[in-house]
Amino acid sequence: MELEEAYSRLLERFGPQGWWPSDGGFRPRELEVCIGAMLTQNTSWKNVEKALEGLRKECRTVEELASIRKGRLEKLIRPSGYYRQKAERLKGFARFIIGYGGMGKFLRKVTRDELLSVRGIGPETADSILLYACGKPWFVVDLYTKRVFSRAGLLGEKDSYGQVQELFMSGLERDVGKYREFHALIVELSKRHCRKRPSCRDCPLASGCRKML
DNA sequence: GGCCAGGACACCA
DNA sequence: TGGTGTCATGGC
Repeated sequence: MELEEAYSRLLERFGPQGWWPSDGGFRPRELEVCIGAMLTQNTSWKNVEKALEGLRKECRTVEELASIRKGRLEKLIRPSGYYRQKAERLKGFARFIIGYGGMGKFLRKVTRDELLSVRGIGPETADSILLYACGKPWFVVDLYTKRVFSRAGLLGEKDSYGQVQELFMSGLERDVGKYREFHALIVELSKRHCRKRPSCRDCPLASGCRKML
C-alpha cells in the first residue's frame, strides 16, 4: 500500500476532520493553533479544550499572553497538565512572537529552525504550527504515525522523526490541505481502532495487527 | 486505582 | 545518537 492510497482509505472511512483553526476568540485565530499545539504535548485534546476555554476569557492576543501574570496563567491552563512548564513556555513563546514582529509577520515568515529555537517547541509542535497555523506544507509526525505505518509495513519501528517526515513528504503530493487531513486522520484512526480493545478487523490500513498503541 | 493522552528537555553514557 | 527521569491534570 502506498501513502496516497492510505490517505484515500482513511478519508473515505472517516471523512474530513477539519482541524484547522475555527474562531475560538483568539486574535488572530491562528493563535489558538499555536497555543493548542503547546498545550497538547503529551495531553489529551479534551483537557486542552478545558484550558483554552479558560484562557480565551482573559488572554486572546500574544500581547496579553506575554503580559499576564505567570501564576494567573498557570491557573487558567491547569487542566492541560504540566501547567507550570507550559505557562513558562507559553509566555516565552509569546515574547518570541512579539520580538519577531508580531503575529502577522510570524505567520508569514517564521521558519522551522526559528521555531525549534524556542524553548518548549520540538519537532512535532513546530510542524503543527507551520502546517495548521502558517499554512506551510510540513508533515506532522507523531507517535501514532510511526506505530501505525510501521505496522502497515511502510517504515521501520525505529525510524527517526526526520526519516518518517521525509517518507511522507516525498511520497505525497505537496499539499497543505492533504497534509492537514492526513495527520488528523491518523490520530482518528488510532483513537477508534488502536486504543484499549483494538478493533483491527475493519481497520482501513493494517487489518489484523491486533496491537494497542 | 492504574493507565495514558495530538512531547520536550536535561542529563547521562 | 540513544536511553531514562521529569513534568501533572482529568477521563475511563
